[in-house]
Amino acid sequence: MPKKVDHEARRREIAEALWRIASTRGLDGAGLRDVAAEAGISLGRLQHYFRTKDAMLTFALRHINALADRRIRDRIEALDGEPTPRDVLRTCLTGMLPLDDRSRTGALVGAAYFVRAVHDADLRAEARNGIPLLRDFFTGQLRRAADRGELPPARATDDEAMLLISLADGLSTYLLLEVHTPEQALRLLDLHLGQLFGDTAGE
Amino acid sequence: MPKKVDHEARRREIAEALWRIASTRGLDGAGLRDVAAEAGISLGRLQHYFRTKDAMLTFALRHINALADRRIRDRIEALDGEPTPRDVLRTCLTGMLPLDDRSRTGALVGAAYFVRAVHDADLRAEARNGIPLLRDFFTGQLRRAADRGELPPARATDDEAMLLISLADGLSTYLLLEVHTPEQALRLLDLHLGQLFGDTAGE
DNA sequence: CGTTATACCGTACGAGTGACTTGTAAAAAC
DNA sequence: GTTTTTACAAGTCACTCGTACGGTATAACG
Repeated sequence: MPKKVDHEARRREIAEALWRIASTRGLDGAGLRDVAAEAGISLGRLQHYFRTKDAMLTFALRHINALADRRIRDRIEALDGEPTPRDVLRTCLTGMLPLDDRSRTGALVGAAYFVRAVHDADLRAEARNGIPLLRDFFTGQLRRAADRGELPPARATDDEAMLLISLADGLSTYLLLEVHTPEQALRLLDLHLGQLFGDTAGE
Repeated sequence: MPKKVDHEARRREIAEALWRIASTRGLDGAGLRDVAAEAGISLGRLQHYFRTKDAMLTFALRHINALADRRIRDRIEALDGEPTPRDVLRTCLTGMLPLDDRSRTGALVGAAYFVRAVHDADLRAEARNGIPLLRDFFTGQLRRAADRGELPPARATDDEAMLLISLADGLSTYLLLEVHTPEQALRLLDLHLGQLFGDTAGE
């Protein structure tokens, strides 16, 4: 038989081609032939690695989520010294926003999946899985801030954490629609963080 | 010729059939034949009222936006006596959320158009048009609240208004994905409003 | 060696797509 | 009463879609 091939790597290449198309033409504008052409391979070859279109979509979604997760973790670990909880939260939130081309592509693909998830229970369950974990992480950071006296203890709640996440999502939407510029989005985010942490005028 | 027909009314009927499909199967799952069947008419008749699919989509979007606008205005006018600016804002914001079946359908259709708008400059411009007007209305209410001493004057800004709108959008997203229950979404909204208006514990 | 599993390619199928054309009946306009 | 315009129905067009299948070259394996 021919050389053994790294299936996972091939699948990743195909997934990246899918993202490139989905971020410009939308998920429904991404036919198997388009993806194959974008990846520079034949339709037959694509089908060899993904027996069905749904398998390709599922793989691509999971993969892009994993990449975003990794990207944000890296940014947090790149913070110098001992970052304050507020620094960690801000890094995480800004990492969730489509501020550069890479994360914009991710957000566009995410938006395409979002609409699909609204009508697909399986996809919706998958999209919903990560949220509680993220919320718990946020809540933990809020509690750490409260312990350090940087936040009123009454503010270290799950609700405040979900508020942050919901806000980030809304900001992402308007960034994609170009209602906000990146600068505006960051200003709004910092405005809310300032209110949460009880900044006074001279901060 | 046959009886003169109210074209606008026919178009509205077709648009409503489109919504019913789009809210369950998504916009891309709504072929002309599906919409015609849902509306109980022939494909030829549908095409008599909408020469192209795009014309139908555009009409349906504008119509649903107009309905949502009217719905929110009605709710505000239904407030008893002299509503406070905070009441007006809360009514407006809750009116933007998909909390019941009617508004959920609207939000689902809106979400379908959102993904399309991300890749379509014309649609994006149309979606973007309403935002500044809404923001100005919000800012006006904030200023009115500040004049009445119900809000720190420094908070009566365009940014605070956009923050409210962005949050409502994020809450809508998670309502559609069933990450939030309606109760949770309202609680989060009130939490933010409370922070904005400087509530203390005993409110 | 030969066998066989693997990695592809090319093509074709059946279903569905939006757009368009033709046909027909009815009522308004003259 | 004839003409003309409107309101539809039905069929057709070229095209795209996901999927399936037959064929072939290759190299690992017994």
